[in-house]
Parts: sequence; C-alpha cells; structure tokens
Amino acid sequence: MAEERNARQRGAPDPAVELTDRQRSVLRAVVEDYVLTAVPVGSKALVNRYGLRVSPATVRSAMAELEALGLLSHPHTSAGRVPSDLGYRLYVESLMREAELDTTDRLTIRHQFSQVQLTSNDWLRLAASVLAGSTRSASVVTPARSRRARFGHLQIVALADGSRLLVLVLGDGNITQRRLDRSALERAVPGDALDQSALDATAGMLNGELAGLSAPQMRRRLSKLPTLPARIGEVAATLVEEADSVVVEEVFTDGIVHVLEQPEFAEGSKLRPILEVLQRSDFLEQLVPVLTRHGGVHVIIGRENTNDAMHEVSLVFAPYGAPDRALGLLGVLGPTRMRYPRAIPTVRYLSTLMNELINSEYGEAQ
Amino acid sequence: MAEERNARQRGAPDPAVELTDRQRSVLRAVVEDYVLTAVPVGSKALVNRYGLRVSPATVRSAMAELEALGLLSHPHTSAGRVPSDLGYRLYVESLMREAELDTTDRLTIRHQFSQVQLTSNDWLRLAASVLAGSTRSASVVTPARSRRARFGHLQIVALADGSRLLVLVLGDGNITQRRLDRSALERAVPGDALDQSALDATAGMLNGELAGLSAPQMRRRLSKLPTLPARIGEVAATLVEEADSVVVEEVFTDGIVHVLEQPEFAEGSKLRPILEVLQRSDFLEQLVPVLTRHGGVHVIIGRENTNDAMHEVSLVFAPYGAPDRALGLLGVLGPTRMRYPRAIPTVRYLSTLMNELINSEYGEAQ
DNA sequence: CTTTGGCACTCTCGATGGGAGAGTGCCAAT
DNA sequence: ATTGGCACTCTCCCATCGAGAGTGCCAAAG
Repeated sequence: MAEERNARQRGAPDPAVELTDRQRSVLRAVVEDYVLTAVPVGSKALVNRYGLRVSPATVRSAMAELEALGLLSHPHTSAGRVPSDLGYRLYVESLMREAELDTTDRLTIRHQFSQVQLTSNDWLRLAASVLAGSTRSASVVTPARSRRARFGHLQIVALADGSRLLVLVLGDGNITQRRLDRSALERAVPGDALDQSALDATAGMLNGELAGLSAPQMRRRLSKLPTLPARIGEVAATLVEEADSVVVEEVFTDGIVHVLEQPEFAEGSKLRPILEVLQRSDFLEQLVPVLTRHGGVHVIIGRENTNDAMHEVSLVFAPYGAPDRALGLLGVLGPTRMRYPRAIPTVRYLSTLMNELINSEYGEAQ
Repeated sequence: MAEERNARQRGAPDPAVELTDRQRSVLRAVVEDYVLTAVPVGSKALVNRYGLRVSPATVRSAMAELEALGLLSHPHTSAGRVPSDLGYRLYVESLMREAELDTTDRLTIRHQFSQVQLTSNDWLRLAASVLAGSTRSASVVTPARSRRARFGHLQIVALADGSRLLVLVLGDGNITQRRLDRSALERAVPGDALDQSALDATAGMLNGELAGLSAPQMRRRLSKLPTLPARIGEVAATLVEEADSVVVEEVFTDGIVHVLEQPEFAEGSKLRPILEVLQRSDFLEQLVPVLTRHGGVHVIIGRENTNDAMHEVSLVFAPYGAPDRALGLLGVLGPTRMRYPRAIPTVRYLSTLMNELINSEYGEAQ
C-alpha cells in the first residue's frame, strides 16, 4: 500500500516492528477514542469503552511504554494520554482499519459529477464540496493544469460583431480566449483593414515561433525577434498576458466551517494562520515534489509539515490527472485529530474518479 | 447624498432632527470611541479623551437621553454605553465626518487595476483584495453579469488540431467558450465529414432562433423546434449547458481573517453563520432589490438585515456596471462596530472606478 | 516475568468569595 | 442647565478549595 512507503521515505523512525500486540491495540484504542472525543484518554476509560480484557494498570504500563517510544504524550502529569504526531503516523501506516467508501456514497458522488461539465470551475467547486462534506474537514482542490502551461497553438477568430477573438490552446488541452481590443489593434495597425488574412498570417508566424514554450520562454523569445511588426506586437503582448494568467492557479476550498467547529480551533485566533495558508494559491503546489514518487494518497501529519503554520493540522491529499501534462491536487485539511479512516478513502476515491473522468475526456478529444 | 434617503426609505425612525448639539456630539464621540476600542464607553473616559468642555455628569445625562431615544444601550447597569443599531444608523446618516480616499490610495488602487485584465477573474479577486485590505474587513465581489445572461450570438470555430470550439457571446459582452466533444459530434452526425459549412449553417440557424433569449427561454424554444436535426441537437445541448453555467455567479471574498481578528468574533463559533452566508453565492443577490432605487453606497446595519445570521454585522456595498446589462455588486462586511468613515468612501471609490473601467471597455469593444 | 490491586500523589476544573475599579443615577448646590 | 458628591451596582480578576480523574510505583498474585 502506498502509505506504507511514506514513513520511510520521510525518514521517520518506524517502531512498528517492535510493538507488541497489546501495545498496538492500546495505541489504536487511544487514537480512535481521542479522535472521537478530543479529550485526553485515561487507562480506565479505555478499558471500559473498548472492552480490553486486561486491567487499567496493565494498560497504564503499556501506555508508559508507548510514551517512551514517542507515540503518545502527556499534556501534563495526571491527565490522560494524547497521540503524538508519530503515534498518528503509526496508526495511519499500520493500525488503521481502512474501509473503502460505501457503494451508495460512490454512486452519489459519481452522479453529482455527471451533472457538471468537466471544463468549468464548477467541476472543481463540486470536488471541494464533496470532499468537505464527506470528511467534514476543510478541502482544497487545484485545477489540473500543467505547472507551466505550454503553448499549443493560437488562432484568431472574427466574431460576428466585428471584434476579434484570440483563442489560445495550451499544450495540456486547456483553452483560454480573450477578446482583442479593437481600438488598440487599430492603433497598432493604423489605416489597415484588419482583414482576416493578415491576422491569420500573424497567427501562423507566432505558432511557428512559440510552439511548446512556457509563458516566460514566450516572453523571452518574443523580445528576441528583431523586427516585430507592430501588428504582431499587439497580438503577442495579449498572448503572453493570457498565457500568464493561465499559470496562476485558482484554488477552490470548502468546508472551513468544519475546522471551526473542532474544539482545537474554538478560539478563533487559532484558525487565522490556517486561513491564511489556505488563501495562498501555491500552498498545495509546494507539495508537488513530495508526491512525484508515487501516485497514491499522501498523509502529512502535524509537524511533519515543513510549513510552520500547519504544525497543528494534518493534510490528506492526492494528485489527479496525468503527471506529464495536467497535474492537479485535491485533499482535505483538518486537525491532526482527524478521522483518517474516513478521509483517506474519500480522497483516494475522488482522485481516481477525477482521473477517470479527465482521461476519458482526453481520450475523446484527441 | 445617497445615504440620507436611505433611512427614510427603510422606514427607520429618524430622531436626528430632535437632537441637541450636545447630544449629537456625545453620540458621535461614543460611536467613534467604541469603534476604536470595542469597550463600552463611560462618561468620564469620554470627557477625557474627547476634550468636551463639560463635566462627566452632564455627559451622563445626555447619554441617558440618547438611551431613551434608543440610540445607545447598556450592556448592564454600571457599564459604559454602546451604540445601538439605530445609533450607528444616525451616525452614518448625519454625524460621520466622511473623508474621500487619499489621492495616493486612489493612485495605488488604480495602478493595481491596470495590471490585470478586465475579463479575468483576477480582476474581481483584486477588487476583493483591495476592499479587504483597505477597510480591514471581509469583502465580497460578484461579477458584473446580467442576472439572466442573454444570448448574443454563437460561432463554431475549427481549431488547428481538428476539434471544434463553440464560442458563445452573451448579450452583456461576456464570452464563454467550450470545446465540442468530437466523438459525440460524430455520434450525432455519423459518417458526416463535419465540414465547417455544415456547422456554420447550424450556427446561423440557431443564431436566428435564439437571439436575445435567456438560458431557460433557450431551452424552451429549442424543445419546441419540431424537427431538430441530430447535428443541431448536439450543438444546442452544449450551448444551453454553457449558457446555464454562466448564470451561476461566482463570488469572490477576501479578508475573512480581519473579521476573525475582531474581539466580537474571538470565539470561533460566532463566525460560523457569517462564513456560511459568505459562501452562499446568492447572498449579495438578495440585496439587488434594495439598491435599484439609486446607485450609491448602501449601508445595512445589524438587525436592519433581514437575514438572521447577519444581525451582528454590517454591510457596506454598492453596485457597479450598467444596471440594464451587467450589474455587479461589491462590498465589505464587518462587525456593526465598523469603521464606516473608512469603509464607505472605499466602497464608493471602488465602485466608481470599476464602473469607469467596465464602461471604457464596452466603449472600445462596440 | 507478567499482571493486578492498592495507594499516595498530582494536576485540572469548577464553584465560591472577596476586593478593586469603573460606571451609573440621583440629588442638592451653584 | 450644569456640576460635584455620594451611594450603589456590576464586572473582572485573583485566590482558595474540594472533587474528580489520572498517574506511577510497589508489592502480591498468577
């Protein structure tokens, strides 16, 4: 399973092998109880609630051992135990009973996706909404676009109202359009008839020059063309601008309210840094290096995250799309005390579903 | 001034005329002090901080009068006074010293807007960001689109890679495009060469039928066309879908963190209902009826808002764009204890600026 | 050698109870 | 009409104090 390689890659110690069965079941019980109640869990309560066939004293000693291993911690003497980040990690790696999503859940989700069109933002908004609703956490979805949009080809279309439309098809199959500013064009090509053939020629010339370039490369190439005719200059500037704007990733989030409901964020100011990070459009992008190794679901727990603001939250995320041409990310964010056995299958299902949809779209379009 | 008509339209009592000069200046001082400190303000502190040339006892009696008029209130006996919604209303109507925005502020804002292109979402994101930053409140911006997008004209363009692009120009000047699903087209028109002239004919036919219709009307009209050739059916379905998706308004918000910083929202759960309302894309839409009367800045204070969730916040907002073809809304949301003298001019300036930009764009494009 | 019951100890949490401080309301004097 | 004085009323902060829950350790029992 994908997650199992995770810990080692991350260089985290892996004391799983040394754990006794008792330690394992105590750790599991502590994690699951704490996830449920948000209250540090004591030996007695644990025995009662989980029907362990041993005495509280035995559990206590197991807990002490787990604490020595760094898997549990004490808020203070004589409070119950709380899982450490490492404890959660071990739980996620090998203790968790992970169930796939219900068939009904899957059908509901799939149905919702059939209602919106693939290229629209609604698609991503829906994904964020489904993730947030299903996991009751905050969710984040980035569009599946190549990190650096490559120039595919360019076309200038005459619209019926007399204006021109610049259509830019990117290497990853995405399309953007922009209406050309007619008065500016006339400024650039004074007295010219703005006939379609001239524009076609311009487009053809640029298509040849720019094939396969990213926006910055386009800018450089264009500046090098020694004598750029004025009319081309206008189109070219618009073009670069348009390509640039595609690269800026819009991020869709949903379900922030769920995080707010968690007791660890009852104090509003706790949420602030999280909100700020979620706003930043590139925060999921930083995770791209982490997931190139394999395609599955990734879990980042608390302080495992290099971003200081995220030391008290966990991230469960996965890529979707094709890594080489259009990579998107989707995931959920919640307190480290997160329902991993729910979050992980949900993220996994959504990433495979969106993969499937996106690939069938590509299949048809090409 | 626009705001002055507001209170009467709203049917709110208007005790302004009856207030003595002293009462007016006490009310103003109370509002301004409370807005600044968020602490109920007492008579003594008021005299000290605002250099009133009277004794605390005098202020006390003025406060008691203002309280009898419903302009101030008491959290409890022997705490200071707090403005009521009505008190804020009166302040906004006739007590506030409203300054226009700095020239430097204006230039900075204008410069930022010159950096992004008008048709992109970045334009709206920028507006939200500027509003939030300048007022230190949460901001909301809706795109300037006619509430019901009207069909303008339709064009089918052959792309260089062999696929087709459906370009839909709406009555308000907005453009959306969608790549036509080639395999589906082939299904609809089996064995056909998909030549451009056939598609042009289709487009021409639909242009004639659908001119000026809204998406629902389009749907009805299309279903009535007795014998819709298969090839047109495919295009038509895509078309309606596209037009539908334009009507769904995306809302841009920013600066929620600022609200979180306010002491009245320190307790996270207070923020919840607000967040939920902000998420709902139609919440600003509900305000459209309110503002048709005139074009200026509107202020809705606390319980004046019919939405229960908004009873503890104020809204300062304005329309932009042309009411008949493309109406957008922008505004800020904060605690009733809001810096109105800052928020109102900012919203006003942004709405006029965006008006100007949008109209110059229309001017050039037509 | 593991498990268990017992026991002393520790720490949080909630209730209780004063001051201290800020503010009010009222009244009599100016 | 304005003001100073004064008694009164709240909140807020702090300290105190059990109750409760949990721990750690130890000696006894499997």
